Amino acid sequence: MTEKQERILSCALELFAEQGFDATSTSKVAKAAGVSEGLIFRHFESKNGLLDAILEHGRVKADALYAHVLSTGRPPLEMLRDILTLPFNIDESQFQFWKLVYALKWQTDQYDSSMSNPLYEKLTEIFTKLDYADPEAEADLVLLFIDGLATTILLKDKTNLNEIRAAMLAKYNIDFTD
Amino acid sequence: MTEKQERILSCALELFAEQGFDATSTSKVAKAAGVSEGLIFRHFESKNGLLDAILEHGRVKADALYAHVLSTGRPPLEMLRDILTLPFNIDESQFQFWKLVYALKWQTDQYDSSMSNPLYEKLTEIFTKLDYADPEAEADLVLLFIDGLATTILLKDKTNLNEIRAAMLAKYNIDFTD
Amino acid sequence: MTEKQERILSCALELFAEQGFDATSTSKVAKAAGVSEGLIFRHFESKNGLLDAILEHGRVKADALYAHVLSTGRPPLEMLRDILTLPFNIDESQFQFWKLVYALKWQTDQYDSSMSNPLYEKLTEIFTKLDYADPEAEADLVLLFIDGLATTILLKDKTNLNEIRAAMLAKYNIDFTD
Amino acid sequence: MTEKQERILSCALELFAEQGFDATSTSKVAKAAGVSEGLIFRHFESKNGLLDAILEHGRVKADALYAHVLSTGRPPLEMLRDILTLPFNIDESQFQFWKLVYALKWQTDQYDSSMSNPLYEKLTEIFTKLDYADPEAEADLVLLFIDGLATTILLKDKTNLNEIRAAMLAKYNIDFTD
DNA sequence: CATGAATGAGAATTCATTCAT
DNA sequence: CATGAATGAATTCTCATTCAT
Repeated sequence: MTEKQERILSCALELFAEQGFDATSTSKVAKAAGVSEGLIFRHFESKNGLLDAILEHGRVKADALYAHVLSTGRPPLEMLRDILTLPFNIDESQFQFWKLVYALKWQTDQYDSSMSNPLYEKLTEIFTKLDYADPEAEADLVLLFIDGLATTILLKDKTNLNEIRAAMLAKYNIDFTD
Repeated sequence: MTEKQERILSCALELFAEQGFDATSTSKVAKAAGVSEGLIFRHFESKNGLLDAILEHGRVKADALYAHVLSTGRPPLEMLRDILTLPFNIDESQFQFWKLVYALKWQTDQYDSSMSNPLYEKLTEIFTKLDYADPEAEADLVLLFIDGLATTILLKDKTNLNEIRAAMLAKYNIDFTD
Repeated sequence: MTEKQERILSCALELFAEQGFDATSTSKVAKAAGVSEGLIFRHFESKNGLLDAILEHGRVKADALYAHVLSTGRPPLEMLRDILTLPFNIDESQFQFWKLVYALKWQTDQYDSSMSNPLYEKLTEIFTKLDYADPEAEADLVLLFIDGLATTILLKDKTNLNEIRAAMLAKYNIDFTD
Repeated sequence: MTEKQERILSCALELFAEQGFDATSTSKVAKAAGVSEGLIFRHFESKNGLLDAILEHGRVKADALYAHVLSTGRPPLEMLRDILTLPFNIDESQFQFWKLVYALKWQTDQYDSSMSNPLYEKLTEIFTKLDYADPEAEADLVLLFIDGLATTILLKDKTNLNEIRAAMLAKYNIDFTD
C-alpha cells in the first residue's frame, strides 16, 4: 500500500464520516488527499470500491476490539460489563469508522448485521448463564442499548458520559469501580 | 395544499426515507409523484425546501404524539413508562418520517436536537421527583435508550419487540401490564 | 420533436458518419448542435440511445426506398436492375445515414442483417424466375455486389460511377438505357 | 522483436479487429498481452504508433500475397481469376488484419487506397489486353467486387462461399475448375 | 527491458434549477 | 397551477501517456 493510497483511505474515511458517503464526491476526496482523482479509481475501482476498502480496513480493527470482549472462559458479569461499555472505548482512531458504519446503516441495502451478530450470540450465552428468563430478549436489549450509546457518543457531545455509564451499569447491578 | 402538492410530499418522504436524501433526485420524486419536475420547485423552491416542508409536516404529528406524554400533572412513573414506550407507538404513517429524521442525524449540520429537548427536560423533572441521585444522567440514559430503540424498530425486523419492551420496563421497575 | 432535438439528430448523424461513433463525443455533438450536453441525454437517454434514434429515423427513409424496389408484380429483370442500382440512388440526404450503417457493420455486435434480408428473399425469387441454376448463390452475389458498390460510392470519389454501372449491368445482360 | 513485443502486437490486432480501434483501450491490450501498460508506450510510442506497427506488420504479409498475383508475364485471364479470388484466400492468420483494415476505411482520414492501387493498375492492364471497351471501369468494377467479397467473407458467415465464387467467375467467363 | 504508480484531460451521465408557454 | 424544454455545473469514471524505479 503506497502512501497516496493510504492518504486516500484516511481522507475518504474522514469525509464520508463527516459529510456522508453520498454527499462526498470523489473529487473532494482527491483534493483532500492531494492526489489526482483518477488515482482513486485506479486503486479502488469505483467509489463503492473505496467504501468497501475503508470498511474492510476498519473491520480488522473492530475485530481486534471484539476479540478481547468475546474471548471465552471469563465470568459472565465481567463480560457483560465489557460489552456494555464497548462504545466508551471507541478511541479517536476508530471514531470516524464507527460514525461511518452507523450512518450507512440508514442507507437502504447497506444495513449489515454482521458487525453485531457475534455479540448477540455471546450475550445470549451470558444471560443464559445468569439465569435470565428471556435471554434472547435481554441480548436484544443490550444491543439496542449499545446502538443508543453509540449514537450518543458518535453524534452528541460527550460531556457526562461517565455518569451515563454509571447509571447504565447500575441497571445491570454491575460494580463499575474499575 | 393541492393534491399534487400532497403527492409530492408523501412520495418525497417515502423516497428520502428509503433511499436517503442525497441519493434521491428531484426527478425521481417527480416521477414517483406523477408530476412535472418544475412543479416541485414552484411549490417548495428547492430540494432542501422540500425536505424542510416534509420535516415541518412531520413535526406537527410528532408534537401531537409528544403532547399527551408531556402533559402535566400525571404520576411520574406513568409518564416515564409512556416516554420509554414512545418508539413502540410509531405507526405506519409516521414510520418513514422517523426513519428520515434518524438518517438525517448522521449528516453533518443536519443534527437537530430540537426533537428530543422537551423530552430531556421532562425526564429530568421526572427523575428528580423519583429522587434519583443523578437525574440528568438518568434522563440522558433514557434518551439514549430511546435512540437505540428507534434504531431497532426502524431498521431491524420487529419480531420480538414485546419481549424487549418487557425486559426494558423491568429495568425501571415499571409494571408493564397495560 | 423540437427544433433542438432535430438539430441534435442531424448533427450527430453527420459526426457519427464522418468520424465514427466511438470517436465522436457527446460534447462534440452538443457543440455542433448548439445545445447543452445535458439535453442530449434528456431527449435520448444515452449516447447509444441517440444512435438508435438516428438509425430508426433513417430506417424509415430506407424502407421507403426499398418499398418501390420490392413491390410485387413487376418483370424480374426490371426488378433486378432496380436492386443492382439501388446504391446509385443514395442522395445527399441519405448519404450520411448509409455511411453510418456501413461503418457500424464493422463494430462487433452491431452487425445487423435486417437491412438486407428482405432484398435477399426478393433476389432469390427473381433468380428462380430467371431459371438460374443456383438462385441463392446468385442472390448472395448481388448483395455482395451491392456491398462493394456501397463501399465505393460512400468512401471513394464518384467520378466514373456511370461507367461502372454500365459495366455492371452488362454482366447481367440488362439493358441499361433508361 | 522480443516475445512481449510480439504478444502486444498480436493481442492488439485481435482486439482492434474485434472491438474496433477506438473502443479498445491500451489497458485492455496490456491486460490481454499480460504486460504492463507502460511497455506498450516504450515499444510503440503511442496508441497510434501501435496501430501503425500492426498495419506495417500486416502489409508485409499482404505484399507477399499480392506478389504472386501481380507477377508479370502470365496469361491475363489467369491473373484476373487470381485477383478475383484473392479474398477467398484470406487465411486465419490474416483474417483479423483485413478486418481491421476494412474497419479503418470507414474512419475519416484513415482511408488509404495504397492497398488497392497496385491492383487497379494491374487490372487496367489486364482488361486492356482482353480488349474490353472501358478497362478502367472494369478495373473499378473488379475492385468493387473484391470489396463486397471481403465484406461478405469478413463479416458474414461463410457457408456457401464456393457457390458464390462459381457464380462470380462465371460472370467473367472464367473456367473455375482448378 | 519492464513495471506500476501517478496524472490530467476528457468521457458519459446526472442533477438541481430556471423559464417560456 | 402546471408542464416540459433547456441549462450548466458537477459527478463518476476512463484513458492515453509519463516517469521514477
